[in-house]
Amino acid sequence: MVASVVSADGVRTGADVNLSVNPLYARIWQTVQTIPYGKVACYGQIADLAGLPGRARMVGKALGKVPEGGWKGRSVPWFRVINSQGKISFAVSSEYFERQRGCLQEEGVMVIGCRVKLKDFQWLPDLGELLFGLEF
DNA sequence: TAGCTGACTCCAT
DNA sequence: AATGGAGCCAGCT
Repeated sequence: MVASVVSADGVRTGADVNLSVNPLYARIWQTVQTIPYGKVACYGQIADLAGLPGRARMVGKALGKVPEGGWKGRSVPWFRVINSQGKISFAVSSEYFERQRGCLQEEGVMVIGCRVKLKDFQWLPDLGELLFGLEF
């Protein structure tokens, strides 16, 4: 079995030609990459910015399939995405929960229990920032 | 094809 | 702040 391989520019090659990367997932990953260090965004927000309003759940799905080596040569900071209530969406004390909390705190994002103070840490991009970061 | 499921949201308690 | 229900939507079986 060949692992899913996608070149840096997203072109499928060789044996994986029939295994495709969902293009919508790719857009979601790309959008997540524009969240700045030390900030967080919620699933619905990412869906909107990716041009997929109403598909917050799809963002969760996409984050669960982030390529290990990152996307287009850059890592995908999945841990900067939390739910609209400002909480980490994993069960408290689960392995993923701890990993996400650790990554956030490492960036200076304060996490109390499972909650982040959106008021202080939510990313509120301006138009210029979006045009600069997104290519679609 | 038909359900089922979920890293979601919104709204009412 | 916590909890529960309904709505939602696409991927998976």
